[in-house]
Amino acid sequence: MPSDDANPNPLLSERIRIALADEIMAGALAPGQALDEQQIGDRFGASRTPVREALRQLAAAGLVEIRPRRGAIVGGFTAERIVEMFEMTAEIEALCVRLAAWRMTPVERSRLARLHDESEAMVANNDIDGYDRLNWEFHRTIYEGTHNSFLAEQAIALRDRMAAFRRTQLREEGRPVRSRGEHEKVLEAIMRGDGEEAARCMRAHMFNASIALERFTAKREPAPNN
Amino acid sequence: MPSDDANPNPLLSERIRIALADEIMAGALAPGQALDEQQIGDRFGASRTPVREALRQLAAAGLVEIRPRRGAIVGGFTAERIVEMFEMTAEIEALCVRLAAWRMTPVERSRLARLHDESEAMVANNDIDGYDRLNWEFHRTIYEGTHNSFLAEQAIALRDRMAAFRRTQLREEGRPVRSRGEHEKVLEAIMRGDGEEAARCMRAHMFNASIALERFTAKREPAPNN
DNA sequence: TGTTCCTCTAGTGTATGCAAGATCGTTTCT
DNA sequence: AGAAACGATCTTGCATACACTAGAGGAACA
Repeated sequence: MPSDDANPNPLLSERIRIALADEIMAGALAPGQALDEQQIGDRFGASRTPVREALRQLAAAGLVEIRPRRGAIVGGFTAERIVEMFEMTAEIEALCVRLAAWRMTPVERSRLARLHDESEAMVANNDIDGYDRLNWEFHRTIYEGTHNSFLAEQAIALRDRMAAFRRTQLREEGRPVRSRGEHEKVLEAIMRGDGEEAARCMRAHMFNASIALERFTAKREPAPNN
Repeated sequence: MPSDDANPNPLLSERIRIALADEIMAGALAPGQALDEQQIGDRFGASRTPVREALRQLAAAGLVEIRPRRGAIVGGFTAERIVEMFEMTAEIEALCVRLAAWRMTPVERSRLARLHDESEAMVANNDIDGYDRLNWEFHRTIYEGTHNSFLAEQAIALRDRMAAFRRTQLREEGRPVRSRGEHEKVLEAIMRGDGEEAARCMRAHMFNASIALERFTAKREPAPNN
């Protein structure tokens, strides 16, 4: 069947999964709304089979809820839940950095410092995407610094789920500068091997990011209807 | 919902998922081994469709790895990885209890104390399964005490993944008594609202459970051959 | 009029069939 | 003989067909 688009990923279920995830994140699908397999399949020109696979994946990621024999509904992505996700993310990040401050090798510490240095130019040029990329690398290096690959995987998965909010948050005026300043404090604590202090700084960092997101979205979208 | 055997769930895919999960946990399937859909389907008297669903679920839970168009293989469940999982579980439990100590309502605190009281009889009668059930309730009450439902869900999911190891751990001679003693210390710290101390006690509790598991499995299975 | 039971339908769970891609052995060329 | 190309075969990805259950809605009854 000749496709009408040039998607490099040949897996239909994957494409559906991504598309549905985007729509849910963007709020195009209201929480609690029923997701009919046939209907979604028609919308993507696919049969129910790949749709089902996509829905299972999304259920595992927490974006939809599946009740056996009763179909799937959009998961509750309310403002309250987003706050909860931010809190958990902050605590996981704090946990990672606490362990990392104790366990990172000199090579890893050096890499972290280098990443932080490189980010200075991005902030100066107001290159949001570039800083976002380095930001990601910074946190990822910390995850790996825990020397607990299971924990690192979980942290990465969690961060992926929050990716949409994270980038938004950086668009607030002056946020990248302050974000980098917070990174600096985290970095210093890591260099001193002070895990508890690093954790405190990281918690503050995530909290500030959360606040920035709230302010930014409140400005752009004054009344989120229910 | 924890997978108790008394569940007459008529969903074939679910039964297959549970069975495969058990086999992987028990080490009956070696890490890296290929999982042929047809073959598994034959083994359960099912077609490939429910097998596929089960494999997707397991992939989401991290038990198997799926390479597109190249099939599924058993995920790396090495001894090192189990240690990592225990560490993360311990930290998550510590995080939950820290928040719970600050946020639990009097009603919730009372319920927790009651659960702890009830467990005394189980320990006295050496009722492992009964204590395991109350143990689960105890921890679950703490999760909910965080008043962060997202965090609670993640903690429950993690605990489910470790369920097999957790019950094993309690079979060590005298472990239930000591486990209950550790709970008592956690409970006291919660009652005082001392989150940091509660977290420390919980970390120690989980660490001891991990050690108990290691000793128990080392005794029963001196040489895990492959 | 309110309740209970039944039927009917919409929609999920499973089986089967078909096509595309991956693996591996064979063949052919240098 | 070694390496690259080719093709047979096996497995996955997707489509379609059938089975079975949960709810909705109406009919029968108190």
